[in-house]
Amino acid sequence: MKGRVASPTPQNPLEARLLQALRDAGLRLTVQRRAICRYLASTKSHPTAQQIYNALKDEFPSLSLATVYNTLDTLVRLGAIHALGNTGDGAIHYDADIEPHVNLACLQCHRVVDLPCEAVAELDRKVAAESGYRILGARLVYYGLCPECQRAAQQTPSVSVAAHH
Amino acid sequence: MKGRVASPTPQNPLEARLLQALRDAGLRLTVQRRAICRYLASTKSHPTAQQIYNALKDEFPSLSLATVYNTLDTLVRLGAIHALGNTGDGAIHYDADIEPHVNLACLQCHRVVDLPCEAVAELDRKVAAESGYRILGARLVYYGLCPECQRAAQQTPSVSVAAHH
DNA sequence: CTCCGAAGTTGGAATTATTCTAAAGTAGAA
DNA sequence: TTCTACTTTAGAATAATTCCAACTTCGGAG
Repeated sequence: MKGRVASPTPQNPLEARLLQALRDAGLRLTVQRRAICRYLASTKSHPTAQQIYNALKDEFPSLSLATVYNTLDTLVRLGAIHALGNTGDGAIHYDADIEPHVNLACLQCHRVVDLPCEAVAELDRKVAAESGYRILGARLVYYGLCPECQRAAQQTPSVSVAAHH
Repeated sequence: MKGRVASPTPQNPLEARLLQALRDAGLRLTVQRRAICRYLASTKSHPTAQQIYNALKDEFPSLSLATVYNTLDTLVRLGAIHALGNTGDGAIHYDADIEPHVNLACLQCHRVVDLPCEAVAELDRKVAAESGYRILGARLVYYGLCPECQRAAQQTPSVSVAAHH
């Protein structure tokens, strides 16, 4: 009766989807893969491999960065997560939310945020209609300067836009 | 009368736009920058810094890869070109075509085509308006099955969508 | 026309994200 | 339990990008 300890079964539907994708592909559900999926499903911060590693290494001291890279690569190949590409900080960010939506990446502070936008749905329809493709996913990333970084840039006018930094 | 040798003035309107962007920012139009702008305007291949360097080093033996990176960085910051982010080969690709368009990637045959679409322009506007970001680049990729591969898939229903490539 | 300071270029070193590799560990079927 | 293929791991290797300090070039002031 008290055996009901921290249930190993996933609550988060996003996490469940990732684990199912691995199962469907006939891959093993190791502790490491479970932990990485759980972390991916738990955050909206679009983490890099290094950030995932940092977040999990206390709980799993033996975890290797290579395993994080391997697992992320596997999930991307399965189409279960998206790689958002370089946001200016030289590292690839990952997003477990594969529903069509816009990602905004700031080239200055390197933060990535989601932008709900109903124009996306319309773009989806038009792309499908005009191309004849069967659309299975999308990755819509905009790069730019967030409002805060724009203000910061204006305060150092001599630096101009073409800074060497 | 015969002094009218190979005119140094740009013919390509795309090239002219890039050079004008540099002028407007009060930056110098050096030979290197002209050459890089000319090359960017001449191709639809979404080149990387290395590819640009390779294409120009015969004509300008003293050209440095660092200069290519500097110039690309400058043009991106000016909003004159777009950085397409990582496309899976670990290098950043650049696109002098900043007209709104999406890339369509087929998960089966791996071809990538451009699709001009006025719905993109609207998305651009809404994203800029709703986010307050200064947009400097975008990578809009749709994944799916091209019409040909859809037909082929119907004949071999077992082929999975999640390709290992 | 000449000189000066700022802007730009250069090559090589430094940095760092990602991939590779070989050895050791583990899940799960028989 | 045993076997085998799949995984993980640590560290070395790779390669794109940035940094740096010296040198060159441009354009304006005198």
